[in-house]
Amino acid sequence: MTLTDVMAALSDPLRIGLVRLLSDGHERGWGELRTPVSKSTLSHHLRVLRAAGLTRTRQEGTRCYVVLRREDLHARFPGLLDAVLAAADSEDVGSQVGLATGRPPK
Amino acid sequence: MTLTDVMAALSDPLRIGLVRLLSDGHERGWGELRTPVSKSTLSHHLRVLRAAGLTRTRQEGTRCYVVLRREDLHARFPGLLDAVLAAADSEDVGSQVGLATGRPPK
DNA sequence: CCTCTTGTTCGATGTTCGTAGAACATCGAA
DNA sequence: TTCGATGTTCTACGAACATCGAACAAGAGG
Repeated sequence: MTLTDVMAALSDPLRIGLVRLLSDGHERGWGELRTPVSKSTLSHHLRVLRAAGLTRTRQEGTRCYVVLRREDLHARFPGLLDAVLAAADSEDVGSQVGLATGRPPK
Repeated sequence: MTLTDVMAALSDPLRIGLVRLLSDGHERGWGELRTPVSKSTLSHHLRVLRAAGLTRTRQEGTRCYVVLRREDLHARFPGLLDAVLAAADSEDVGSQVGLATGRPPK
């Protein structure tokens, strides 16, 4: 978990959007994530976030759940995540990423 | 001056080293900068920093001087630069970049 | 068993990045 | 004017990245 890896992981709008979505600390299933990219690309971006130490992924059966590592980040790089999130909010970076609305299909 | 550009500019150890060097607010001549890369590569990195809005470059005769835009950055992305600098200090990122020691040759 | 869902992995492709060398422009000094 | 120092720009190349589709693996539910 190095600074340059974290900065590189946060230099992509889609990944910033994912982090913004997870910034409330809730664990999210991958099926809830609505992005304009294919599932293989989404898998890649989530791998980058995990490799950089920004998220933790838990597998349950065939489903995967992801959560932001807020505490670990704050301990390692105090204030960094908050500053990035505030900046991302003011610029509305990553708004292309959304949550599934309503109940899951079926 | 967008967030993703700033983050991308700060995802390279050498550029972080340059920013750390300039973090005292002093204006530096390019000749003072000691890096392990060729001058064309250094010119490229300084161009990236300038394009991202992190620095301002002033030309005087054949010499160029560069300065960090602390105030502008703080106004646009409050706390971001300080958090990155603190993290870079704790990890000693970009220590390969230094200042010319002693008097200029001749 | 078969099928559907969910992710991962594997090419393949086009783009961007980091790097260096060579050529060029500009200025100051001899 | 000639030389040297200083940057910029052009070109090139390998590495890394973002993207997709296809193939694959593992459970869940018939």
